[in-house]
Amino acid sequence: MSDDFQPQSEFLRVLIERGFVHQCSDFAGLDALAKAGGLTAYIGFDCTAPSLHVGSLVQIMLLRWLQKTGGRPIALMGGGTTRVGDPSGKDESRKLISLETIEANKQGIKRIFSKFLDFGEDAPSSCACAAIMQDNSEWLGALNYIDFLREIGRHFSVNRMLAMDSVKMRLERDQELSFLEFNYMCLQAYDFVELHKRQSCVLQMGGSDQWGNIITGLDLGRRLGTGQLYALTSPLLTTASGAKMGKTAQGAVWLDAGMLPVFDYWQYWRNCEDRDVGRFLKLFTELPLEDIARLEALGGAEINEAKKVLATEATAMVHGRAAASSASEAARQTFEEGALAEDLPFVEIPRGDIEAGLGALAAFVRAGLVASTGEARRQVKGGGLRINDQTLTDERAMIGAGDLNEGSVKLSLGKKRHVLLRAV
RNA sequence: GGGGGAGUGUCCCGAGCGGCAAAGGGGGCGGACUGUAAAUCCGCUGGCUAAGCCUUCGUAGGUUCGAGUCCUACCUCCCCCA
Repeated sequence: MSDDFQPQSEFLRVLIERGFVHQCSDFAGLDALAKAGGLTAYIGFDCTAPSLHVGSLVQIMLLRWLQKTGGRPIALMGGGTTRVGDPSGKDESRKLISLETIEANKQGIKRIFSKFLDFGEDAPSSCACAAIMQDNSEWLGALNYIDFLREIGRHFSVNRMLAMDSVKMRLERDQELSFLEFNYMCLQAYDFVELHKRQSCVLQMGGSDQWGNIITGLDLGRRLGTGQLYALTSPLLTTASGAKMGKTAQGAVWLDAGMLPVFDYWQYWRNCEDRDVGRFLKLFTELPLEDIARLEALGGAEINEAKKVLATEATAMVHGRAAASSASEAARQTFEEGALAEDLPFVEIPRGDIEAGLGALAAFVRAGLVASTGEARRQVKGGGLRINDQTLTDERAMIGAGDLNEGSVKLSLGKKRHVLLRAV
């Protein structure tokens, strides 16, 4: 996508080297701006969930690199646009989300950003490129319909909108596209112009599925006289075997420790496919490229060392170095020594319940490892459950005080999923 | 507005003579093999106080000993005509 373009700016150089770039409206122009310094760019995040997950990590890292290379990142909360719903890349409309939910989600998402970007709250002096958080409900919420149509709407060509991939896909497949959703790109385009006006923002970044929406913003800007605006998109990430990033059977890989234990987050990266290690190290850690090249070159079982580095570095980014180290250590004890690690995910259970004798099947349900006792029974048949590393063979087995090991019982499902039942 | 078709195991797709907890895929989970990888092979993939019981086939009724299967109404979606 970047062909043989040789960036002069650190910003574009880093992005291209690390594999963040899919498309850009004008490499040379953007490069010059970035080189001059003080480049302001934004990425919008919809408030559709109470936290962000790994799927948004590329975008978050884009903003982080922007800041590290001297630019000013804006994280735009889609408090307003989430009320509409982006049809891009989706084959059916999303349900409307209530205002309260959007607001709650927004708060959760803000917390994530504070870990990746410096908003200049601690050191007001460093404010030249302090990150900014904006919420488009601020301006979208106040829009008057007719004014909007007259001032903004007249610049949009329905002919062109119909030709956009996101719209075309729905039309071709005969899938409903409501007028509400059809407006999404107009609002997003307007956001760009508004951020240019308010913050002198000249670049919008996003996933490759956002290209159409972003370009629409560029066009609108030209018509409204913002001066040249720029678009840059990142590749849509999938794992080497084609699965979407950030989704596992247990659910999304959340960036919030309350929604996904740090240990599990670490494990997510540890378990990536061999072929993905190098790519992920470049995107999701800040290790120097030379180090990554070395790790990537490891062959056979040695690649596991690279995966551990990936897991620890990626985890440290979100949850902090200390938490990453203890997750790493817990994994080492669990997988390499078969020992009981204190830092495994745990579920608290009244001591009395254990002393009174707890059905083994029920215990696995309480630990959240299986959904029902029926599933637990099936797992027993398949030899998938273990208590303190002893395979469970009797459905009627009980867990008692004697199974407590430093106050905990270790329950395992398969080789990888472990939960401590902690007596309290 | 008129005519035709479709909604199945709450992950998805998809069979289904009136006896059905319901074929088959995909996905997922577990096991074996490995390196906590990929590929491959095997098993499982409604709930429960479990050889029994309970709840599932768009919704609500009806026929029947018995309904996913037949009848009626309604809802939703798609196609053709206007």
